[in-house]
Amino acid sequence: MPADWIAQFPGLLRLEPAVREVLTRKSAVITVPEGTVIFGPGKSPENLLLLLEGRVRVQQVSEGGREIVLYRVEAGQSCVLTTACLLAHEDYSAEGIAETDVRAVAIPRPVFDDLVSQSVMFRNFIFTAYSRRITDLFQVIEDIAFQRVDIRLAQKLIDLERGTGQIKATHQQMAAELGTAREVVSRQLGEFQRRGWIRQSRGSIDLIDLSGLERLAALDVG
Amino acid sequence: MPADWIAQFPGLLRLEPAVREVLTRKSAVITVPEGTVIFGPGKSPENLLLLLEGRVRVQQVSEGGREIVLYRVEAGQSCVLTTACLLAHEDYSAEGIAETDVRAVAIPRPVFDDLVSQSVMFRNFIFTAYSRRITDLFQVIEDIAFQRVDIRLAQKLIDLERGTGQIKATHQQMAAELGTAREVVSRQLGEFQRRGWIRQSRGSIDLIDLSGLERLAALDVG
DNA sequence: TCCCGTTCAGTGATGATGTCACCAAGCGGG
DNA sequence: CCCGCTTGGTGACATCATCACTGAACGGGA
Repeated sequence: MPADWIAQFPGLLRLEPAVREVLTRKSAVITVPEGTVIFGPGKSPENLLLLLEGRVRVQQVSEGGREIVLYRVEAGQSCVLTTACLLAHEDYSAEGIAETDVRAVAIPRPVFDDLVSQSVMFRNFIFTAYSRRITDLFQVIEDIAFQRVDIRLAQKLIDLERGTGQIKATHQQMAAELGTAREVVSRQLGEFQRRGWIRQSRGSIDLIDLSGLERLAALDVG
Repeated sequence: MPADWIAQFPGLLRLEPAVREVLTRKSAVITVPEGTVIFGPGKSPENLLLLLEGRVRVQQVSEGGREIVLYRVEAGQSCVLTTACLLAHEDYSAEGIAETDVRAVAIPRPVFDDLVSQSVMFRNFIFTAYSRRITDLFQVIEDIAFQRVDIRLAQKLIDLERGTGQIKATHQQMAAELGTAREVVSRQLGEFQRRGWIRQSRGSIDLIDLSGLERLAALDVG
């Protein structure tokens, strides 16, 4: 009964039956513990991952040791950059980290190649996923270049709060989310706290007035 | 004798003969005049372009009307983002503009699909090109987030000077290259001029001491 | 339990960059 | 030659980055 994970990927639902059979037979469901570096400089992945549960954070690490979060791969999405990473032999400076325990379908490179070759639907699935990521990157570029940090911080807080009303992250980690400096985050969060939108404690942030943050976040463009 | 453009694309040289035949027979060499918008919001391209001559500038246009140059496609490269653009039906906010007159091989979407399906080499070619572009985007993000503008401007000047020692661009256009404001470019260029590295005139910049710019550009990271 | 080293957060000073408002110079078309 | 548009220059100020330093919070031995 391992086959039914396909239902979690709308783009694969209409897969040709023969292809579908190959996909389910030649791939494996794996689990990866939280914190694992899935790919990174000098660590090419051997598989394309389709996430069933959990979350992968993809971030850029610069030579100066600074980090910036590029995007996250959520359950139901695929980690397509690994495919480009598989084929191009330049080293990526980006790395993917399991942000939670992850359960995923692992498609070995030869099988991936086979599927791309044989199935129009699978090709669509892959190229659509690419498109999605590239759009994400465009958005990151636009935000960093043109958006005020207070607005971006408010947006990020809303984005990272997953129903819990709380975010477990240090100021340093929030700075990496935005590609800015820790001090900037500290000061902005201080301001948010003065306005009664959040409450801070070491290593976590409680959101107590989401609507205030949302008003700021909505200012968006200039 | 139209077939020999393949020699300009190292990644296609070892193409399987049958595939090579399909590629040359079903694609067309087209020319596009300078200034043409090749793809953009609301304008999906019908073809994948492989550039034989000329240059395409790909830039992001934000809602606030601001622009930022993402990368350039040069002769011998392919404009792969158009493939993602072809398949994914979200509108891109990026646009591609012919920066010079362009001569290119146009591969219609069905032929592209066919080639991806049939040829390992062609798949490699495409995914490698993707990888290259994504790496470019990572670099743009890192530069915008962490690099000083004077250094980036010096690098860009060196990059855009193509043997002529001169760059035809307004300060506004240079600002778009870096994702910064015109005033910042004006002031930095003023400083470069005071140092004797460049001479400015309306709409163009003469580089008269490349080594000075290179020293600054080499400071790179922090 | 108490040290004690480490991580995390707060803050002032200062430099770099972005924004706004405005002016002047250059260029081209009537 | 005049006029309007584009381009570039500049001061004032806001925002953001960096540096240097402080103290608080936490956790792991002794």
